[in-house]
Amino acid sequence: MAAGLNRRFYCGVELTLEILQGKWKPVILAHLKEGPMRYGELRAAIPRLSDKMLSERLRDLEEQGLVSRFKIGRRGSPATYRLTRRADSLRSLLGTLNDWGLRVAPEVGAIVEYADVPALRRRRPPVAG
Amino acid sequence: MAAGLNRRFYCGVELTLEILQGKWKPVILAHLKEGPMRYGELRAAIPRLSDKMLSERLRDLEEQGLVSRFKIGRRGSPATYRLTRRADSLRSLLGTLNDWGLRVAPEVGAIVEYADVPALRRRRPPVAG
DNA sequence: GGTACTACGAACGAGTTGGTGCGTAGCGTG
DNA sequence: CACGCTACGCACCAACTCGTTCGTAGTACC
Repeated sequence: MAAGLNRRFYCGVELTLEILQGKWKPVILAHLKEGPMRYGELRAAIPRLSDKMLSERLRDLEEQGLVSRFKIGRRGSPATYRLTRRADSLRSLLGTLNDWGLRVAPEVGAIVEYADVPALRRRRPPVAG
Repeated sequence: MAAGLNRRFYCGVELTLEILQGKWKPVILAHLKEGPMRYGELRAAIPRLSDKMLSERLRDLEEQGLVSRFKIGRRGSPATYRLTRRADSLRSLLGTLNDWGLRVAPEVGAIVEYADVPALRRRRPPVAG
């Protein structure tokens, strides 16, 4: 997360915006705030986000140390993403961002409604489980 | 502020980000949160922000109903900007954005330091004042 | 009066995020 | 086994914010 930030900022908001830059990072983080998610779950939860943007932004967030990726197997097997400990400090902020959006939605005629996230395929549990 | 927002958003953060879109709007709002400011004061408080961007973003914010502009006289005379009543709901969010930035600054080697804002020229007070 | 300041606006280009379309190696399940 | 799914990546383009440069009508102050 430290890359290229060692300069002067004239208020805290400038720094925050630079770290959380872009359309999708805060949205991804906000969803992960609720718990670890599969790539496909994130995809379903954020319908307007393309595969390309999702994978790129996830990689950015990983490099920034805000998201960790857990994967069993190689290509084709699911990856799980979760907020890092480092990102814990963001939880309150993400909540506030969400709350404000929910609050102004009626004023601006917007509809905020979570997408259905289908239960994804899971590795068959052990028989003795 | 209602322009083009009457569609579905999949979480509150998406809506918030769309309203506060861009590099400079939240920064401008954060400064105005502390009290009304002259154009020139804003300019001095946010050194990396160019005239062009400042005037454009202020106009956007005005159109969105988040900032009001007060001006005596025409070109050349100072304009004062302040948050609207409508923007009051943003105060908490702006504070949180600032607080988080201040909090992570040491971790990322960033320096957050407010710019000096010089006392601007004021209309000479009435002699009897 | 003269000059620096004030608050913009026009014209143009840069840069980065975001979007579209397509493809792939491997997995997981019926 | 076959096929749909998974999680990406490549190539290319779009779009919009942002940045640079220059200029202006009028103000404010010395």
